[in-house]
Order: sequence, then C-alpha cells, then structure tokens
Amino acid sequence: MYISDPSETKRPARQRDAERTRAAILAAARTLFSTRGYAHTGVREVADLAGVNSALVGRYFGSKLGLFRATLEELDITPMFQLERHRFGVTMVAVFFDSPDAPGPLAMMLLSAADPEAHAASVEFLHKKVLIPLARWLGPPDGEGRAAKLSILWNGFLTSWKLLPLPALTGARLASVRRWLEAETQAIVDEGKA
Amino acid sequence: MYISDPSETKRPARQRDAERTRAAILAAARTLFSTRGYAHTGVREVADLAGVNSALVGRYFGSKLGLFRATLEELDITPMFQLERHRFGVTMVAVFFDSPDAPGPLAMMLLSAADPEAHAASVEFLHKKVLIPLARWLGPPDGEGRAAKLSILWNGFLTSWKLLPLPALTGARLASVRRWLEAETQAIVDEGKA
DNA sequence: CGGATATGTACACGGTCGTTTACCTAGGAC
DNA sequence: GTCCTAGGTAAACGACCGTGTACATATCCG
Repeated sequence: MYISDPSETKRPARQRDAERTRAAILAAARTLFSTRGYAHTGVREVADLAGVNSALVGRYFGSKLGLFRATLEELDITPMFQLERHRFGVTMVAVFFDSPDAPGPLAMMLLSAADPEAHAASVEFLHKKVLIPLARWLGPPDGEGRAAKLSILWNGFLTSWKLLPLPALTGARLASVRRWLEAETQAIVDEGKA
Repeated sequence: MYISDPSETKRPARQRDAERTRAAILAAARTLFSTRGYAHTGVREVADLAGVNSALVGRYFGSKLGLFRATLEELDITPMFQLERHRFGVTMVAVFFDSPDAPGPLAMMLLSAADPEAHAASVEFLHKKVLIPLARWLGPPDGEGRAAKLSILWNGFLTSWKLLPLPALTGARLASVRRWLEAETQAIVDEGKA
C-alpha cells in the first residue's frame, strides 16, 4: 500500500536486480564524471541520478575511486582502429562532431586531472588502452611520436571546444577548423607513406 | 621571548606589511592553483605556504574565488606579442620548454575547469586577454580562426605534456615533437602571407 | 604620549563529503 | 512453508572546507 505520508510507511521496495543496479550506477557515473569531473561529482549525486540508494555505490564499487576506475574500464576505443586509413581524418572528425557524447571519456579524464588518484587511473588508461594500441596501429616510422602528435591535436581540440571553449569556434570558423583538423590528422596518419 | 610551550605564550607577532602579505598570498596561490587546481587548493593551504594566517585570505581577497580571479588578473602575456613574427614558432616553443613554470597559467585554468565559477573566470580571461589580442596580432586573413588553431595546438601540447602526460614525450621523441610544434606554429603565423 | 586603525590571530559555525554500520526484506533453495 | 542470503535502506560518523566573528596589538598620526 502506497501511503502519501512518508512518516507512516517505509519505502515502496525497489525491484532487486544487481546487474541492472550496477549498470545504472555506472551510467550515471559516466554522465556526471564527464560533465563535472571527479571532485565535483558526489556519490549521492550519482546514486540519485541512477535512482538508487547511495550506500549501494560503496557496495558495488568499493569506493568513489573504484567507481571512477570501473567507468574507465568500461570504455572501448577499439572501433577507432577499424576505420579506413586513407579516410581516417574525415571519419574521425565526423565521429567527434556528430555524436554528441563522443568526447565524454576525454572530458572525464581532463576534468578529473586535478585529483591525484583519478589522474593516475586516467594516465594509465590513456597509455595502455589508447596510445600503445594507436602507436602500433600507426606503425613505422615512429609510430609513438605520431601517436603523440595525434594526441596533442585531439586533446587540444577537445580542450578548446568543450573545456575552455573558444568563442571563435562556431559557425563558419568551426567548419574551417574542422577541415584543418581533418587534414592535420590525415597528414600524421600518412606520414612516411608513399 | 620564544617559549617552547605554546600553551603559555602568544604567537611571536608577525611583521605587519599589507603589500608583502598580499603578494605572499598571491604567490602561494599561483603555485598551488597551477599544480593542484582550484578545488584541491584550500585557503588554509595557501595561507600556510605563504606563512600567513588563513583569515587574511578572506580579508585581502574576499573569498577563494576572489583569490583565483586576482591570480588571473596578475598574468601578463603581452611579451608574447613582442616576438619576431618570422621566428615566432621557435621562440614560443623555447619559452615553453625552457622556463619551467611558463605553462603554469594554462595548467591553472585547465585544472580548475571543473569548477563552474573558476571556469567562467578562466574562459573570460582567455578570451579577452589572449585570444582577441592574438587574433588581432595575427591579422587577416582569418585572424580568429588562426588564433583558434594556435590555441588548439598549445592547449593540446600542454595537456599531453603536463596534465595527462604522454610517456612517449621524452628524450629524442620530445625533440621531434618539439620541431613539429615549431613548424606547425610558424605555418599558422605565416598563413596567407607571401 | 595616547588613542585610532590597519593588520594579524584564534576559533567556531554550518555545510558537504566519502564511508561505515546496523538493520530490513524480497525472493530463491530446499 | 521456512530459511537464508543477496540486495536494499536509513542514519550517522569523522573529517574537511569556506567563511564569519570576536579579540589582540603593532604602527602611525596628532
């Protein structure tokens, strides 16, 4: 029986489903971490957004840092390496521009860079899951150096677009920067070839 | 008389010098904001590093946000616009590489990007004090677009060097990226010229 | 010299946060 | 049907933080 006076009744009883609950927390964390960063995301906020009791965050992920790490582990950037090499620039740019939450993971890491532990987790993720595979995918000559250049370009673009947004990055000028980004990206991919 | 038992004596009495105190707080704030970011820098920390009572931060700057803004206002990037155009790339890169705290201001803003109020102050500063003057200095064609490109390049480099440091950015590879950065920067400055 | 005031100090308030504890109960095992 | 445990809830703890207040005193002006 659902009573309107909360002082006379217990909560209606949430459906019990561990996987669903865990997934809901993870999804909420992804959203909040990538918009507010680690420090400004509270476990109570995450729980509220997930529609879940806040103590469950501790139960499922051990700690806030554990939740952050789990959010990182969930990421999968391997689709990037399925793109055609000769169209990498345009395709990559299109992905970032057209899917509104594509920059999420990077924003999450940048916004959390001030927290030592979250920062360490981010650096490790970027290194192991992005840069090393990217360098391998680029191949010789100097795959690592070219991976670093790509990282610089894209970190810079994301930073200047979402984090400390340049007012200049709108309309026709955004389109111009977009073409520049495509060309630079493609040039790095093609470097040393033919 | 300096007593070893603090319960039996008052503090020795600090020299009174408003300007010096204010400057000490500002210097400490610059250091901490640019290494830990806004959220992870406490007013007590700043005061301790400055060797000053923590209530003085409030007295001199009103609030923590006021302190952050004052730290921003102190910055002066006009020397950048004194550089020779045809050597802008190499000189600019040299400044960043050789003076160890040159990236400080940008690091401070990026690390504080998660705090709405500090973020707003940073964006306003970047716009008014950096991008608009830079666009004007670059001149036609499309000074604003080229300023945006420079911003992307340098934001990206700083991010990948200091914030989420790429392990690949060391030794010979760092030198290679450095040359690339010089060339790209110079190309943007020269764009459309002769 | 004797106040007046700018400067510095000590401390507590209210709030938020991550985490932990103690308890409840839905729902499957038998 | 009964137990038992995984899943969920409520509340509190201790720590930290930004800020405000009440008080002390060095320094300067008359």
